[in-house]
Amino acid sequence: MSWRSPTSRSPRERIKLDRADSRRHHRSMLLQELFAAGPASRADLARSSGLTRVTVSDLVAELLTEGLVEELGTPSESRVGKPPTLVGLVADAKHVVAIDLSVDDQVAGAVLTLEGQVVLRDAKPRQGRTGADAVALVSGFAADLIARSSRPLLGVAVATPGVVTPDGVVLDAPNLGWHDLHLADDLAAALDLPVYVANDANTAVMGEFVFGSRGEGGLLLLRLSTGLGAGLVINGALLHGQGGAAGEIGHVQVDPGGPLCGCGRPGCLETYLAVPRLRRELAAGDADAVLADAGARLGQALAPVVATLNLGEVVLSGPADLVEPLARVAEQAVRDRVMPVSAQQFVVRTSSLGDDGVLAGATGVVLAGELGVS
Amino acid sequence: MSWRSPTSRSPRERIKLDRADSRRHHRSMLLQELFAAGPASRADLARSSGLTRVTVSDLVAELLTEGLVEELGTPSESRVGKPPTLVGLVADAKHVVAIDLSVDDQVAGAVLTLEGQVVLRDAKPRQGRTGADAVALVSGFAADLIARSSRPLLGVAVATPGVVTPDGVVLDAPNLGWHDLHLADDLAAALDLPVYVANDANTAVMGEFVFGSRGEGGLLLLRLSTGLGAGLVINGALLHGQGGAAGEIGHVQVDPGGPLCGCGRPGCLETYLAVPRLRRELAAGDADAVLADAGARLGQALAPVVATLNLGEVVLSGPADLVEPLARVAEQAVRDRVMPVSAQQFVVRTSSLGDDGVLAGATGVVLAGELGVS
DNA sequence: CATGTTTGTTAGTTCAGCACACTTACATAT
DNA sequence: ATATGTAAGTGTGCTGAACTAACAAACATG
Repeated sequence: MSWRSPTSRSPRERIKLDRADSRRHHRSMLLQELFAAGPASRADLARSSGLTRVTVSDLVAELLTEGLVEELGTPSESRVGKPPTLVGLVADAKHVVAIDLSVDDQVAGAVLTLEGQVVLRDAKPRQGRTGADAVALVSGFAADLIARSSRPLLGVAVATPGVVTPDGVVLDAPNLGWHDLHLADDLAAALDLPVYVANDANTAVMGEFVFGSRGEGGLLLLRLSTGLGAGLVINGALLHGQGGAAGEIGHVQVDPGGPLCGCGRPGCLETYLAVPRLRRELAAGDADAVLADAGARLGQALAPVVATLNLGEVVLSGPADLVEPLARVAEQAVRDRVMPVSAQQFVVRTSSLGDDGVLAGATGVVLAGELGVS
Repeated sequence: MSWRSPTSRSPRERIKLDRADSRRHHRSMLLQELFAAGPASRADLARSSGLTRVTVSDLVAELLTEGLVEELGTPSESRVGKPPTLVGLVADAKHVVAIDLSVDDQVAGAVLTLEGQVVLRDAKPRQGRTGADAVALVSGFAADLIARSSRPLLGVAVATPGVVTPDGVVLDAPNLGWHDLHLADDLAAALDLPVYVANDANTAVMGEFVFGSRGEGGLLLLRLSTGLGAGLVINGALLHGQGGAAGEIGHVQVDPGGPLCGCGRPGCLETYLAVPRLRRELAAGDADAVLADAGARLGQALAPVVATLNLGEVVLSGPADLVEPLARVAEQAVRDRVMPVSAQQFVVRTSSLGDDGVLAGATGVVLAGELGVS
């Protein structure tokens, strides 16, 4: 059973458009507008979308019967002509179940509204389970959350470490002992709901994009935890890359003479920025120097990416006491290493979503896939 | 007059679809199929596109009257059932005028077929002209090529150095004295044809993509000449970046202690890879060492990009005696600096289109914009 | 020769969105 | 108070693209 809806297809895939696609697309436009700009009248929607009022009315009627939007009465300010009726998204018309497998030996999850607010949260110890056992654990945990949700569900999203293809096949996730696992399909069959599976850094960047800054000029999110991973949104879409391994920036060599990394090669970026290591060094030595060095290494690795993509924004996600100074140092390091035209509008900042970034991002993935909202 | 046709819009722009868009899209699908896979019967096209035979027949009839495709009779091999009638693209049904401003103090141009074959070639000295004079020169040169073309024209494409926005505004091209110049619009008004303007590296990578390897996992083309520029195709679309400055990799610092660059900062990648400099060093010293050093620096700059994007292919374009050894060295340097999952299917190779890459690429830009073929 | 298969066409249907005309509901001018 | 203008939202019938159904043409095979 494939739950992948047409709106979630890769933008460049050449696929025929049937009549329904047109309607779905226009529906998405309206939802997107309401999502991004808040409540609006039908006439407003007609103006912003370019559709006629008739068509908008028709689509809004459809959304009303589904409960996705509601009428909010007329605005207080009074102008000439018939006063409009505002319609707005119903944030908890539907819920989303999001599961985060990026936390050590744990299955964390939550039920969230369409706006990414956590309604209900839970976690279970994984106790070292891997392979099929881990799948069963995740599946059971998801079923439990589904059962405890008070609203109809839009879908389920799983954020996992490792390399994941766009259609939810986990190619490789050593921690969980998963290889070539069709996790999205398997869970969809078990749960009878649309299921999306994506890399944890990818869901995090999706969260930042959907619920945070929108990053029109491209958005790269770096997750600092045990390891180092990145997610990338370009032109409003997640970048997956050749083999689904986009964002694997942790083991880029930034110093051939650097300390040996767990991967067997010396001087990986991760040896400078993994949280455990940073904590050790901070405890041992001069904090400013340690952070300056780590930030400089980060800038060194980011500079070619920023220049080549003319990237607008890098977001750091991780412990606040670390990422805040790192963001400042890294931004300067990048600026020093690229030409002004590349640096002009470039910023490095910390995540605006905090710890729930991954869960919110998973919600964003479902929203994008099911409603075309992003 | 805006000639920008809907098919050339940014993939993520939220725009209503009217009925005609659907038809244009399906038309593009058929053209794309014929372009990529060669002649086919209507029934074949129906199978590959998912459209019905009826719809395909209708679209093919339209393309036949426009002269874009022709019937090629029945194939010789004989199977059961009514023999099909093959239809194929007519490569010189229409011509494209392409102009290359990346050559020193010169305006080079050509008339090409839809398959990127040069029909007619010409060049004029620029004699230091800049600003409006240069625009007039380009416009006149284009008009001349248009007049000398023997077929109806699909459009005009201009490849220029500098920073260019997706809609053909030259933000900054110091060599030509252009700043915030609406070149595409101005030329379109003067020539009464669709006009596309893009950075020379961008057109080159488009050529490699359309007429070369397709680079499904992402394609980065590096042009080695006086300077160093790159163009990037991701998910089948040109990447423009935040401010249209994507690909500006030449002035990324790869060695803070390196030689001073013309841009004022030390150790830019360009100081190692600009052709004039390479030639000097090769004449002066040990050729192998010089190339090894340059290749290593290139690898150093590319590694973070390759890892972050999980890029599949880097193409080097420039003097064959330089880029061939450089490609080998750089590929190895990248492999040494990224983890296996990123390096697995990664290759660095030299351009398959040679000197006409920029012109062919310009043709590809017009094809993509006007016919949706790419 | 009869049969099955594949191609391409004709005829009629479906459906999304549109233009147009209309009603409703308000502000403002007389 | 009445008339006028303006904007919102809704029926009605039309258009155009793609669909289904049915069929004729042209071939291979038993």
